[in-house]
Amino acid sequence: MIPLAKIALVDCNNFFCSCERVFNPALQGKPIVVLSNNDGCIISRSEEAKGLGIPMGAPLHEQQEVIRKNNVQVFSSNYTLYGDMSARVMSILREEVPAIEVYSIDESFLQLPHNFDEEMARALRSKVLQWTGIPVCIGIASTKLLAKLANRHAKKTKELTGGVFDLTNYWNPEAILADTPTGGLWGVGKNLAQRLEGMHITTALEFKYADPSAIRRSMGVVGERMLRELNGIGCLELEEVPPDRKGVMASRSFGSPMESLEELEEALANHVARAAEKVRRFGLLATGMEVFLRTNRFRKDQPQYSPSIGATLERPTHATAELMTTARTLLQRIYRPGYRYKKTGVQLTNLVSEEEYQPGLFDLLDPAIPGRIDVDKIVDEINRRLGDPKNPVITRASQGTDRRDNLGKAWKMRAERHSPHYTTDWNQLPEAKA
DNA sequence: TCTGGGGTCCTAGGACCC
DNA sequence: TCTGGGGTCCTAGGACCC
Repeated sequence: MIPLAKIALVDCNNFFCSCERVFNPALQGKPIVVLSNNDGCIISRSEEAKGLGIPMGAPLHEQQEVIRKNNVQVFSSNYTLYGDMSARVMSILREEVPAIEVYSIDESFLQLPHNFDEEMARALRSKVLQWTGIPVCIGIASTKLLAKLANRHAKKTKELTGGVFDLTNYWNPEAILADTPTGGLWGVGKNLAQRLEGMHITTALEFKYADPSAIRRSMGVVGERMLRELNGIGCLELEEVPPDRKGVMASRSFGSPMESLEELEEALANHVARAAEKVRRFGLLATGMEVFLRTNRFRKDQPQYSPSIGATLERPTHATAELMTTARTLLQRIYRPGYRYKKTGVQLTNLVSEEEYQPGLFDLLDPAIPGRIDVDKIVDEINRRLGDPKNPVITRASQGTDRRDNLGKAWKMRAERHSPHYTTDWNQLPEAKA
């Protein structure tokens, strides 16, 4: 029998709190918490803080009493520090295994050699702790979903297992599944847990033996994939190279709500600048943009309005001023007076690489007429250059859409099908025959 | 009164094409 | 002129993750 692939999930314990402790060892054994960006929520808790009943994600103001009474140390988050610590941990892991996927700032999946056992995992754990000061837990299984589950068990039974648990080597793995509520599975949130409960599925074990077609009907492909992963059939690959970024977002909540368009514009300008800078840093160009507004969702007594709107940009860009023009237009379209806005943000979407971007159809757009593309003109021009009226490259442009990328796709498809002259570079299209 | 930010993937439904 | 099946592509919004 071919042994199943072994996958480990390494997860740093209370990562942000652990980082703070590395730089201030006096905090060992004391209750501490780390706050979100605006110091609004508690996003990391030490074991001692968890013991005090402080929940994950709790608003700080709700916990002030407990914090004061128990002398809990409170930290604003310091992402530079955490990023740096994360890199150190990951580089140690990378040296020990054939392949690694860094899944988040404090977690990574490892591809393990077949002979990798719990002893080796413990040694790895010690090494990370000794070299970086960060304690981790390691779960081992045959699929990513099960590795997550094994890690959860390792964490829960840290005292007993030493923070390492190998599901593939456990005498009764189904007992662990039976002990895991569906909500504890990776990918099952509140909503899906409820839906599963409606099907009388409350544990990972019940999920494992559920009817696949029923799962498919009620949870779609996501559910079916989880079902397979639970049965040891790997559906989720190890992604060593992170896929290209799809979008970049910048948003913030306001300390106090804003009502006027001018205030919102100012806030948005900030976000556009930050997002554009990030895009430049990645060496990318944005071809689309989304802008959104949110009222305070916690104020049920106030009217709610959370619009969002998207647009395709005139041309791919990462220039702040250019982006701001579009952002302002979009904001004006969704802005309604009379609401108390609590948050706004911008997302730059459909990013393309600066290097790979070849100006093509975009050059045919008339910048004097924002948002307008003369489809017929482009079609005629392409056909004219190819010079065969009986067999035009494009017989009809896709109607009812002004999406440039769509047009580009239509062009490409047809060109491939019909033309020996196919090229993605507009400038290389042959001139029309005399 | 105070309650984060930045992501990904999937689906439903509309518009359009052949 | 009417009708249907089989597609693609897009947007908005839901759900989830860390």
